Amino acid sequence: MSSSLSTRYSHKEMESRWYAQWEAGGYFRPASDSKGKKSGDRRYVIVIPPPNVTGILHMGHALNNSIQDIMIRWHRMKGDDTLWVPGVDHAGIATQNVVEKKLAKNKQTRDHLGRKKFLEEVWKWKEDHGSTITRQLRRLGASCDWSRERFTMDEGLSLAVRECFVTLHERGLIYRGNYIINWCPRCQTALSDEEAAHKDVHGGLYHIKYPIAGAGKKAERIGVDHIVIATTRPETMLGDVAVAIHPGDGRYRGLVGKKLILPLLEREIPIIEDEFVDPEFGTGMVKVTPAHDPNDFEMGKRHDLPQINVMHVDGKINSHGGPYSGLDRFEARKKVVKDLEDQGLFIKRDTHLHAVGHCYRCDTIVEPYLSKQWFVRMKPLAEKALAAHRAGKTVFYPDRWTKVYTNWLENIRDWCISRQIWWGHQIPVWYCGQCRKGDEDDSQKGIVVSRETPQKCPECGNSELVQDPDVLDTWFSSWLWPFSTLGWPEKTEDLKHFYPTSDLITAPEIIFFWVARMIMAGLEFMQEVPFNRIYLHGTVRAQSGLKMSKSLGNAIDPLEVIDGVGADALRFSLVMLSAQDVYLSTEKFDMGRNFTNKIWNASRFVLMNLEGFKEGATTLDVDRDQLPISCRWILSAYEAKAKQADQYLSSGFYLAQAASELYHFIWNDFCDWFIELAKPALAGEDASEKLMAQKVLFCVLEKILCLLHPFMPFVTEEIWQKLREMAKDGETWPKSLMLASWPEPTGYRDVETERHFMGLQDAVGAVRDLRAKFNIPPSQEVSAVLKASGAAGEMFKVFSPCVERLGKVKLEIKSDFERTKAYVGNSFADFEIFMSIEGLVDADKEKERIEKKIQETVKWVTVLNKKLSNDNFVRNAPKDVIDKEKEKLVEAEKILKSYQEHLRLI
RNA sequence: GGGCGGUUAGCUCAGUUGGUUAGAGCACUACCUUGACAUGGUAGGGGUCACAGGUUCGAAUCCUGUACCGCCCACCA
Repeated sequence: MSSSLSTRYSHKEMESRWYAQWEAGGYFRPASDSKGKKSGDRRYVIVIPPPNVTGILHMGHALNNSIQDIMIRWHRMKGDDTLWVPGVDHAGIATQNVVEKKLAKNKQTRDHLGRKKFLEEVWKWKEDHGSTITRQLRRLGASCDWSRERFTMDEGLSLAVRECFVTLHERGLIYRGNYIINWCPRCQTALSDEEAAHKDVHGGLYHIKYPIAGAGKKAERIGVDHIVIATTRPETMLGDVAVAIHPGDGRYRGLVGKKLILPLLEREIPIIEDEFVDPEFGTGMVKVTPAHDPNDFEMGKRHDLPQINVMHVDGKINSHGGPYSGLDRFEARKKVVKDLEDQGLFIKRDTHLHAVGHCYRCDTIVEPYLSKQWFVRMKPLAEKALAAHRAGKTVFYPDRWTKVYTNWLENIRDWCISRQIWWGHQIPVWYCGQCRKGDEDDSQKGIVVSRETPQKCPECGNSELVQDPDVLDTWFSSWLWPFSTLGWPEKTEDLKHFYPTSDLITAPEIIFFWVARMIMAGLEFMQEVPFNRIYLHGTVRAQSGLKMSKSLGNAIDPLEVIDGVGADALRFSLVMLSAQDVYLSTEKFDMGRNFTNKIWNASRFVLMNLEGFKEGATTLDVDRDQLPISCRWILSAYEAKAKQADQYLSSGFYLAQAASELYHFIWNDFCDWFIELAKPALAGEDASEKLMAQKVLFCVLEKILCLLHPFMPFVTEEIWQKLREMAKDGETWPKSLMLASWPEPTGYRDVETERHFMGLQDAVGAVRDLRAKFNIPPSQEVSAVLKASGAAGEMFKVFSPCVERLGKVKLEIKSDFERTKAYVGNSFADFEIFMSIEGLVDADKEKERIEKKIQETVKWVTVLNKKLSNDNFVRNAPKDVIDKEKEKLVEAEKILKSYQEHLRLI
């Protein structure tokens, strides 16, 4: 292998090569695993938010997994016992839809095949396509422990689901009953409240006359022969069993107890009173349809009204709908309205904006539908989660999500967990054909809830047992994920060592679906929260502001981006943008691409200049005082930025800020300034000067690669390996940068040098500025006078070669110099620089500004002095507050002095 | 109806505890085909930090209110 880098950065081959080597080396597995014992006090464990098995990697995944991989790689380098468990969920409804669609191409349906055959088809599909997304995660560079990969339909996880269901049932937290649930007529299954996404729809508010029964004399007495109700779903009137008014509504006094004739079906229904009715809305009269509206359902129970279900599972009207039977719900709506019109009972249709539930898988409008389903009683679970929150066990980043989370828990409703599909965990409940008279039987008799498949009915001994055909909500397996993936309900070593995990990193969209439920399950089954910190990163959106999705056609495929600019560029760009929601367009990846290229070329330069260099070491063995200012400065700047980046990562998921810190250090400090300043030494005659520059370049580059590795694993590994070959002690280095140690503080921080260097930068900038302003070609050497006295003067005597080189200028340093009209110049805090060309410098404006600032600062100093000489304050304030005030005073005086100095120079 | 977030350069956005001249990337202008890099370099133009009040010696930053945009939650038919 050559120790130099090719002129162009090509990522493709490199990415697959390194990924394969890392995985083969077993570097993704936790350290405790390979040593055969559970070790290390410091663990870092995360579980992947399981992507949908039907899914392909989209930008949301790319961002989420980039962040996770950064955290994992960072902790691994810090020496933590690190575990990242990958896996996918079976996505019951989505997967079944995909397979059904495939069957439909061959004119087949699942009913033709039968349950067993159909499930075989799904498993076959899973074998063929189910690993797409995990393959794609590998391309992103995700360093998951693939040997622990899990699938929610695995044997172990299925066992966990059964254990969970049966245990909850034993604890009285699972029940079955007839309730209004969200029903998707297209998927033909029940949905949970979270799966019915409310969207605002401009619908109609239809006003309909209901005639009062036996009009005639009664009508005369009341003065009306009909009442008017308003509804958004006229077709549901077929299931009306009453009309309700508010008890205090004076307008309808005397009507209560009267009967109405339900139009179209000519059924007699009563007028009732109920507190629920809002007299202000519509006409103040509500039709009551207990089988098709959750409020009406409750009202029906209060008044002991019948429930008339008028719809089939596919959304078509059933035989209760009389003449409308067989029509789809929306066709029925049209026909109902038309018939009412014909009978003179239709008054008007107002447009009305209201929220309508849509199936989150197929976007069909869901129907509130009465059916028999299994539910989890959530309140007791939520209370435990709230208690854990009060105990400070769940911390959200950013903090604002805490309230969203607790609000939801405080208003939690029971969770409908049964789904009328086939792909999923079949409910572990069996019904005895002997003891029960069929599904209408509401007794508990002959219902067997069991971990093991029962052979016979425990009550009558009959073997005629039929398992509940429904399966469980996919989230009913996902909510066990943090411990089911570690082996639960078995008491495994993994579970003992790795639970609870450290962080959960996910998108805010699934805070209710998944995050909250995992916490509840963790507390219920493990008696401990599943993770301590929860980081909810931004949502990836298209430039338009809409959520990126394939169906909207506004998605950017991360795989295409990886093909084009590489996984490193993709990761870095995404993370740089992730301080809030990420609005993407393809150009945004240029930043990452350009940066990768910059690193590549800077490294190429360093390596070229290190030919034959066999001195490299991870620690600098040069006495700091012997180093030239540029070296002292870059080492110090490195120290400052590394510390800052580390703090950003440690203190609460400030990944974007950490990335930005590194970006600017590398590009501006290392490349633009340090490399430029190192060039003369590298090209010069002085061997020891050259060696020093080489050592510093080598050392800083090596550390940069370490810091950057979590963000851009591939390029950094490639370059680092070259350094490893070059280093004298290279054999003692780890085999991969992945296993290298996160850099410790070097102790090279030198604030004074940094300050001096800023002066140097200002001087060079000033010369370049004057050059540009007066159109002096870069090739032309110019001369300038640098006026500085005291410490600054001494300083510039040392720096002048640097300034002269970078500014292409011949400097004359003077402690005293009067500028005449023949000179132009730039002024700084402790020096001025002049060139003998006519021009302009606007001193008046600057003077005014500084004078104002001085006034302010003088006041500030006065205030602080007053405060600190106030006995009361000094006696009573806490010590750290006083210290802080004192520090402020020092700072204020410093600032004031620098202003005054500046003013004097103007 | 409730809650949350945003409003900073032409565009996309940083700006953690109030403090020296509000930053970056892209775009723009001028110059530079300098042996790491044109996916580059140097310099420059461009901002009353949405608006109105308030607190402070000092506010993009803290408080109050307004406007507009976005998101989430919600059983008024």
